[in-house]
Amino acid sequence: MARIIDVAKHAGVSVASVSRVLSGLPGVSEDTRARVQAAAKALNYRPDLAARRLRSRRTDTIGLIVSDIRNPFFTEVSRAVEDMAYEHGQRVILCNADEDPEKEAFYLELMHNENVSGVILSPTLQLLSQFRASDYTFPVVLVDRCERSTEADAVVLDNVDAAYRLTEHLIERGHRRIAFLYGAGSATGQQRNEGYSLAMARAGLAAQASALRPVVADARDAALELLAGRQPPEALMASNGLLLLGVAEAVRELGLPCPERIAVAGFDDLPWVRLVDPGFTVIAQPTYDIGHAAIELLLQRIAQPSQAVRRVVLRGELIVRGSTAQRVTAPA
Amino acid sequence: MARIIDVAKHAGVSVASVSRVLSGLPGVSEDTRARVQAAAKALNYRPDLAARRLRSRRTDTIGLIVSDIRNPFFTEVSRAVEDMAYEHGQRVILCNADEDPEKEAFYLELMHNENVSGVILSPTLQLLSQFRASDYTFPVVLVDRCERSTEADAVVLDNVDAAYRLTEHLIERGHRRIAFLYGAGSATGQQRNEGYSLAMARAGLAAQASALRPVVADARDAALELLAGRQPPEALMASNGLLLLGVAEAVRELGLPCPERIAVAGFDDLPWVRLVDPGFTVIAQPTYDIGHAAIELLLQRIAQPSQAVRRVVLRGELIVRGSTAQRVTAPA
DNA sequence: CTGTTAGCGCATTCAT
DNA sequence: ATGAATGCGCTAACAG
Repeated sequence: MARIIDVAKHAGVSVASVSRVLSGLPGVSEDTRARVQAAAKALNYRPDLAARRLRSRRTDTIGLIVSDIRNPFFTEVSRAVEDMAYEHGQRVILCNADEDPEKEAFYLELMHNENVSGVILSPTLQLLSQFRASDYTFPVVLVDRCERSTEADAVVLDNVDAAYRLTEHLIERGHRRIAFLYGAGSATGQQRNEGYSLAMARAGLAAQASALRPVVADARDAALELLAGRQPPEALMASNGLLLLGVAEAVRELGLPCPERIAVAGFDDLPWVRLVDPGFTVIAQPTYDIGHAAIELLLQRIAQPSQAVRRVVLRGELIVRGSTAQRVTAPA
Repeated sequence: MARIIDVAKHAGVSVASVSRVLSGLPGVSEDTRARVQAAAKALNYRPDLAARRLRSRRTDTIGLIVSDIRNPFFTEVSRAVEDMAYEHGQRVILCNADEDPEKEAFYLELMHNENVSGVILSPTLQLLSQFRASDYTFPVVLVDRCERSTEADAVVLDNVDAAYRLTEHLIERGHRRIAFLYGAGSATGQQRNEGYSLAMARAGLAAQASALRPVVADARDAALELLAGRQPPEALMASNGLLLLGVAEAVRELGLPCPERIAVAGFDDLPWVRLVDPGFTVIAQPTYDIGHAAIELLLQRIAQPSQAVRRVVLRGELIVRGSTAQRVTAPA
């Protein structure tokens, strides 16, 4: 393996000049630059990253800790982050905390040890409840999850608003007994519950919300139980794609016609939601924009560590499909 | 930040002893060991990874380059790899090549620069066609994609067999005109086409296979075209989850009753395939096992760089659902 | 504009 | 079992 000194000899210059050229620093003549590049190419030289990082005390690496990589939402976000990061000469370490605070702590520790330039994180509720960006040795930007009082840069959906609009849509379509199944494990779920409750209250309707683990099976069971009750809901609303999947399973199992007997709505415009029978009405999140905004925020924070905390709040898009058609009630 | 010399002073020993203790090397008295550990804890010492890597010439890092992170198959595989890797003291760099040979090359280059211990890779067809593990400076294990002659460790599904069994199942259920939509961009798709063709030939039926890009929209369009033909197929079979999604969209758009008018089958037991109306019959892949086997192979290869090339071939599981019910034909 | 040189923090000889 | 000393390959400070 060629080292920097070999390149220097080959080009007939000093190692300092080689370093300058390869780091794109100014203060090198065109001639030297060209010769160094030729020599580097001829020797197929690659700088040793470990040495460079040790010496420069920079890693040009950002960490991305998502809470569940199986969730297509995070998959999309991570694509945006990666794309942008590499464009800015940053590498990405992608980690999956799996909604597990222990794993999350492990990875944050790892980030510290790796001496990353910064981290983008979708925190568990436990972590978020006491989160302060200043507790970390590196800049942190939160995505998807953030409470109003959290002292950290963040990019989130306007969850309250989105859930409010979705609920409102169901109400407008004539549904009254609207049950909400939401993920209790995240700030996002709680905020969406707020929006739902608000809309129901404004309409003078009774809210019926179930806090669940963000697991398909739990949503399915909860939906089955609700639908088996004496006064089953006319509409089911889920706070994210996973729970929506569980709701869909339950409705299908019971063979209830949708939307005639049961309307369905949820979050996340996943590939399959327009596939199931009447097509599901959902709030679509601007996933790519979210990832984009997050890394933008992070890069700026890295450049300006002491700037004021900033928050980017994006709006969800209501996509209406057959599952929330106008309710037809027998005339009184 | 505490450095190794601080720990040494605090413990009243030399840096060499500290290094030995923290690397878990033998040749240290119990007493010293305890004092070093206490000192490290007291100072909240973390070894500088850049320095350690520079000096030791090891990174304890493995690279995982998947061809499409949005594909749930790879998401599952990556979970298995991560779990195992951390258990073995290896860190994982997860990269998404997006089925793009350029990105793939970029990441392989990155792996080289990062000096990883080894790489797990699902190669594009272009790369695979001329792939030799010996061309790389690090051990490589292929996952999901591999040709018979490829000189590299690999973990794959028995694609020919799986497709053969799936086709056979359709034939047994009375379907004759069975069209196959497969991803032309991967070895996997081609092998599944082999299995399909073989089964059709054995049954004396004419194969009708369409090579497609692994994109939902293309599968949808192809399926629409097939179904609009003068003699439309009685069954559609897709070579992976994405294409199956496209097929499902087409069938739904046309409002064709499934399985009466059109049977459907495919690969990958994704969450939604049992959700769509009659439930889709699929071949399920043992994704976690695949990831597990891959890293197992890699770790052994790292330990034994010159051992013979090995291949793990796993069997797919046929999961029968409503979409392939017995075909009812009018008596002749 | 260019070269010389001193470490970055650690693992690893080689003594003892 | 322990410590002193060396240098991994590079960047950055400084001198010229």
